[in-house]
Amino acid sequence: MKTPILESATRLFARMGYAGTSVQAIADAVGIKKPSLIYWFPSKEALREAVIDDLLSRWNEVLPKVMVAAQGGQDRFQRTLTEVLRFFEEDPDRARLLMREMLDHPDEMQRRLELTLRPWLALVSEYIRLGQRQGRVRPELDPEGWTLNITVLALGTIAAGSVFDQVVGSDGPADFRRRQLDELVRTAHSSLFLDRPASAGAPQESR
Amino acid sequence: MKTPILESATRLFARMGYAGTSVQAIADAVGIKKPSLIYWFPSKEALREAVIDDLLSRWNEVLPKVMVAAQGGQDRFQRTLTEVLRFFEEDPDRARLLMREMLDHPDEMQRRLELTLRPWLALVSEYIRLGQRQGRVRPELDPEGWTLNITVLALGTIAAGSVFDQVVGSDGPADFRRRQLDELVRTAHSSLFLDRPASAGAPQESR
DNA sequence: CCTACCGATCGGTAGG
DNA sequence: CCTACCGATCGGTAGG
Repeated sequence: MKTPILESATRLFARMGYAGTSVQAIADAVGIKKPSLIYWFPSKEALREAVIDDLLSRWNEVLPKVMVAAQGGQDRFQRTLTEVLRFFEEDPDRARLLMREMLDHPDEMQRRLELTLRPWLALVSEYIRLGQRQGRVRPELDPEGWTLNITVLALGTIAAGSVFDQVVGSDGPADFRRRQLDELVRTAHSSLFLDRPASAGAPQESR
Repeated sequence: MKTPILESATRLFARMGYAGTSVQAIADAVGIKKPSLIYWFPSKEALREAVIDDLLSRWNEVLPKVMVAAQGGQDRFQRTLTEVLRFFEEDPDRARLLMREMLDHPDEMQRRLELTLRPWLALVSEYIRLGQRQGRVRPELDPEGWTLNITVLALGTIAAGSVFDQVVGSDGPADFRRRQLDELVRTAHSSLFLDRPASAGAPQESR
């Protein structure tokens, strides 16, 4: 979030939604008057576009990191997933905002995600297909389907926040989100790789 | 959706959001005047509550079906997941509405989901633990975490609709959502069960 | 970046 | 279920 206006707008749009946030509310959060805000951003709609431009450009900053993570062979999976999770955990408002934009403007988001996600998805899928040729990744897996599913799962889990914290019984009243995210990593791992031939006692990789 | 009012309100709240839907817009969709709508539902807020009451009560109608599906041993997994997917696919607005409510009113939804989901989650988790004792389900899997993750994934994928359709490259311009949902089932299956000992050639179960 | 202001729409009421 | 109406708030402009 570069400017204070963009910062407040992002936070409010993510938490209250675009229609649920008035220009007045953003101005109040920033500490200026409404017409002053309209001076910097000519309309509420322009502010919305700036907010999601900012969000998607930050996703694009993550891409290079993932590319770098493409060096080592085996932990490429771990590093990529970690990067995606970090992106949303670093600021859960990103997940909320993306989810809201997909709901509010599906057609626009379809266009924007095509540009933003396609190169990344193609790269990750290529690695997965390589793993399939090497016999390490499950052959029946759909690389694009799997990758987007894990991404949607990360997005949804983090956007949902603590809504599920009380759904589990008496055993774990504490931070259930951590459990969900740990299980996400385990699910991603075990649904991606073929189990090892049976040499060791099927231990799990370190996280 | 019993009444026409509830039907239109559900549709509009799901697609435009609560704040993005005016009472006037709902009245127009129904074909009555605004004060007439306020006669049946004393406030917009009352209408929202009725809409999500209706949605969650329909989820509760699914519960018995899942209980019944608890007869056969092996395909219990398949039937339960199919039921959850059917619930959202039958009317994608359910997924959108739930997602929006989790974003708009996280505290209220936390309370409501505790009541609605807890018995269902406890039952499914119990079956999973049984499978773990029988050595069919992966021992390191977190039953509650896994179940909620798969549910969130179904919710998110269906709420997202066709936003990802253009993200895949040239190969499949057609219905990518189907691929995503098929891969969801495969991911759920392979992350839940231990792979078979190695007798057959690791075929996949029929769907 | 501000004060002053505008037409349109908001959720909701009065009264029948 | 309607007509008529209300105060409050909406996004945005004029003019400095």
